[in-house]
Amino acid sequence: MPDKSLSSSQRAVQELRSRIFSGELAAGSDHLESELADLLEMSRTPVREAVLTLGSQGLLELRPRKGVRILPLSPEDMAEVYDVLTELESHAAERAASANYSEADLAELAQAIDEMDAAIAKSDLDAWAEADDRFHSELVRLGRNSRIEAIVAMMSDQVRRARTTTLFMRPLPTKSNEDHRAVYQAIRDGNPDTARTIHRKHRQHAKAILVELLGKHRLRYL
Amino acid sequence: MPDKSLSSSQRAVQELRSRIFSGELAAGSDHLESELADLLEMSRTPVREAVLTLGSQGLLELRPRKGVRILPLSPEDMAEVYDVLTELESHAAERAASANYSEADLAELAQAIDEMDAAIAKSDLDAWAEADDRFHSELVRLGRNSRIEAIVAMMSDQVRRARTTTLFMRPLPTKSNEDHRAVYQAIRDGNPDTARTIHRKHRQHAKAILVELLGKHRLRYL
DNA sequence: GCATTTATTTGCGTATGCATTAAAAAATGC
DNA sequence: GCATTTTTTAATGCATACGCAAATAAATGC
Repeated sequence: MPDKSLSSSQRAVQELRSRIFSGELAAGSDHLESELADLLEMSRTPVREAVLTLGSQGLLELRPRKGVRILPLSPEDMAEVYDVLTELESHAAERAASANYSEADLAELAQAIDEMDAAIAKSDLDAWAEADDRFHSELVRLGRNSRIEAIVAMMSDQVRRARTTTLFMRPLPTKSNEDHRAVYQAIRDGNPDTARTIHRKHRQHAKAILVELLGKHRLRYL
Repeated sequence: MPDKSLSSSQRAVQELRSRIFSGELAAGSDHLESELADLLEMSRTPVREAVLTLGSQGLLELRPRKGVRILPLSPEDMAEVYDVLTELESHAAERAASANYSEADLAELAQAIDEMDAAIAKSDLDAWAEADDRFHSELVRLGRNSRIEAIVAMMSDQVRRARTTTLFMRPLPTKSNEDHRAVYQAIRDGNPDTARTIHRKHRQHAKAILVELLGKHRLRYL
């Protein structure tokens, strides 16, 4: 049941986002404003605002007279997004390591790592993905740069749809957590350069894996 | 004379942007939607869309019932923006240096550098700033990552207003162009690590200068 | 006088209608 | 038949109207 306390245009943003992620609004599909308005049972005005917002976040594109297109992601797009994430998250890791956080401050980060271990032990990929998301967003939060937080959230959204597809195509990310622990330790021990370098390599590696996977499976768009 | 071929909401974005940069809409000031609609001689609808767009780009904030606030930038904000620029531009420099560009491809970059030299010789700060902008945006373009281009453009907008203020408070950036030339050469010679490292230091230095300047002059908001 | 309630104003969020104009369909010429 | 023009359709961009709720002012009680 939709929260009545939200404005229609806020609800429209939420609803459209989740329908994009679920695939109900498929990548590459076109939709008229009036069609979306009917779908969400509201007038065109709030959907139009929502569509502008989601457009500015790169999830869709407005093509006058042709409807809004849910943007598909090509392997090149994925590479772009991963590069942005790599640079900004590495910066966050570096900053986090300079911030003299206590272990209590880093509890959330540590917990996410433990949950990834647990998820891997149970071969629960969804749980792993969820914990991995939490690790990365917590890392960015600790970097204390609101603009980086916003950008990373935006880019993470863009890859989210793709990851649900690719996640099940690759081997269990067992080694991945070693990196996470190393980053955690570097932050805890106050080694900015180490935190930065390791996280950067971690992300670059993830990008390489993904790009290779997309190539091998001939996935042109997601 | 406003271009009649643009839609009203596009014109609204342009007009509001330029009035924000010119200071006509001052940082920290509040404006009702209807006030802006009157100012731009159009209805609230396109103004509202423009305001949503500019809001998502961080130039202003929507505060229901209080009007849209033109966002002031604190020294902390400046630091955030510079950190984003540092990371993403450095990445662009690295990528540009990996791309095997010919000298012809780099002509625009070289020209911007020469113009900065010329501007410094004439002590023409405005011309210098314009050429500096061109250098940085061309560098990013050569990095071939559309998302980075968009983000950098957005962040550059945010500091633009501040720079017009601070530009005249500091000594002529004579040494700055040495870095630019070094980055240029690293790109031309295909040395990604060098291009990245130098540009990174260059930006970090610029940030340090600016932050110090803001502190010295007790500028809390711009 | 001060606090609390009530009345009034007013800015925003949303719905709706309409003119514009791009795209699709139909009609015409060759 | 095919190309070109004309007609029709319909999606958008914008203006306008209106109800709601927040902010402010006024009124009431103490």
